[in-house]
Amino acid sequence: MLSPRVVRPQPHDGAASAGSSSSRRHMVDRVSEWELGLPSPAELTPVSQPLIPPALAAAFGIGPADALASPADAAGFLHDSPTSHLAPRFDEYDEEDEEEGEGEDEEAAAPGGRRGGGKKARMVWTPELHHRFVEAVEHLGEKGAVPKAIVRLMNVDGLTRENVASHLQKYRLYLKRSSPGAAAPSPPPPPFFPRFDVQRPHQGSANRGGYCAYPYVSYQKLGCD
DNA sequence: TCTCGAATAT
DNA sequence: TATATTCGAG
Repeated sequence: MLSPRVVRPQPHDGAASAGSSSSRRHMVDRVSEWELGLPSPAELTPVSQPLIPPALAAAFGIGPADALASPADAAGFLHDSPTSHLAPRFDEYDEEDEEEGEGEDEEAAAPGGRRGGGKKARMVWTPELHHRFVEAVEHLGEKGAVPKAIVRLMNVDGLTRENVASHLQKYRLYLKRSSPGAAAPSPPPPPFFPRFDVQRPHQGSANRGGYCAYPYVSYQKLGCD
């Protein structure tokens, strides 16, 4: 599933299939460029795995604090691997849920993100993951960007069609609000991730093939500007 | 039967 | 507000 296979766009009548041969070549170049950023199977982090970043764990005194040798290392957790930024995270179980007495709190999230027989663990769309999502949407085009295709193109372990469908719904609403054709002049919509700046990678960047996506306070310090 | 997308729930 | 779930339609 997670082999770095070449995912070609589906032949559909959308924008992606239209255009001249040069634009098609351009698109292929873009796809190739995009594919370079895809994780290898070994690099993917299953969503079933606890994903508290070392820096966060250290900050809250969880786990081995000596995992971080320096502030730079602390920041480095975000791009330790090209795909560490891609793994969906799940919020901690709500206390409210525990009150139901199903004894699920000791169960790890199942590979699909579903806790034993209960509700799905809540997935967190990190800016990096969202960025990957947006790229998939843009790549697939307006008509091709359906949950199933997006999931396949994103190629993120554990990410479900339902996850993507839900996120896509929100994303479309966001686009709708921010479209220039929107009725009546209105203040610009807030960024999709108000608390984060997400930057595309650039040549020579320290982060290997991934995206610089940090809480906006810190990313500039990390040379990702 | 599967998938989509909007509506609704949490 | 973000994400999950439901539900009707294609």
